[in-house]
Amino acid sequence: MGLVHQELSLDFGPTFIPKTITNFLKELSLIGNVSDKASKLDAILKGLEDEMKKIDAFKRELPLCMLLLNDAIVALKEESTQCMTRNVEPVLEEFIPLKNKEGNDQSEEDGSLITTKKEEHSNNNCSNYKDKKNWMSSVQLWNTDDDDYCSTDHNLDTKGNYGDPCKDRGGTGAFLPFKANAVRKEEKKVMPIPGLTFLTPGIKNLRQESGSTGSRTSCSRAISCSATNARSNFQSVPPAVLSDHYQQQQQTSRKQRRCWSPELHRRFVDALQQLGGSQVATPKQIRELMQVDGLTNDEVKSHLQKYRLHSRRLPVTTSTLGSGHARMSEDQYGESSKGSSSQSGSPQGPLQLATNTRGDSMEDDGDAKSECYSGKSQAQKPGKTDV
DNA sequence: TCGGAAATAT
DNA sequence: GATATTTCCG
Repeated sequence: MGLVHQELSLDFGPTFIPKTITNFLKELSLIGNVSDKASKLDAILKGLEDEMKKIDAFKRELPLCMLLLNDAIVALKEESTQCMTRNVEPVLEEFIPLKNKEGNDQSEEDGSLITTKKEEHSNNNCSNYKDKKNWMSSVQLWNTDDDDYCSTDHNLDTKGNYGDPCKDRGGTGAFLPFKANAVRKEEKKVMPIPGLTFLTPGIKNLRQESGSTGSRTSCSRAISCSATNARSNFQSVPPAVLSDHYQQQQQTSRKQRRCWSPELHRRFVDALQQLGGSQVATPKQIRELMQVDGLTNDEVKSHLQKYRLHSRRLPVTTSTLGSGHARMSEDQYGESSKGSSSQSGSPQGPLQLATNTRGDSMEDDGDAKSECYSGKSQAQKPGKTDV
């Protein structure tokens, strides 16, 4: 009790070793005396409730903590109630045949009646313990790498190699691994909190999901769409929890940005050339030609879109734009001058590699604008056409 | 599946 | 604020 209490306290020292509720219940099941059991339960309950009060001030920051605590409290209360109930149960029940007595320590003590009751208790606790175990696993929002992770998110990519982009052809750095791959993996595992429906895709998204798209999956979709549809799907959730989870989802649901490294872009351009130019090539074709593991149609499409955009908005008139960098017609991006990607000028297309203009340290670019190439700082900044 | 555009992130 | 990337929409 005091033990548990202490463990649940935030003031634990470095030697603190967490005792799970599972363990607690296990221990509890070994206690024969009902009142002992009840008092222990009460103690831990009190501890949990105290804890709840403590983090109450942080409930916005620690929504999951609140939920976990709450769940624990509810479960223990339940246990407590059962305990009490059993305590006043009619003798009648004590004669119910017991099975699975293994592991019960009802040996000692006296009176047959008491013993029987104990047996039943132990047994009951055993199943309760099991239940609690299940409960514990159900509230465990992390771990177990191998289970529910949305494998489809990977499988539907070209080679299912999503998680390990570095495998890609000899580590040429075709593209940079997602910095937050692992994080994403975990993010996706965040289980829906009972009662929250934010994972339910909106109708629109369902429509899309029903399509045979290979780039995104229902899982990631469901989560990602949650960001945008969350507001409408949160109706039945208490505002506080809602906003917390909404924020959390928003933070974690978005797809990791694809980093178009120079090498990756080069492949893109190569593919483009093989396909006859950006205006005729389709994302799927490009992606297939690029043969980059983990690259999705959407990513290619997006890149292509940008590429086209730049090509388009960089008409020949650009001579007036000075600096001659990236302000050129598509031809000059090497697209029409196939295979000449090593041309003197701007071999990389509208989206010039920074290497052309600032050495070759574009990939580092950890900070700022995320893009791995583009050298946009020096290159053109064509006013947005419209959009 | 695609193109275009809005939304969002950097 | 500009640009890159993701997401949505038709």
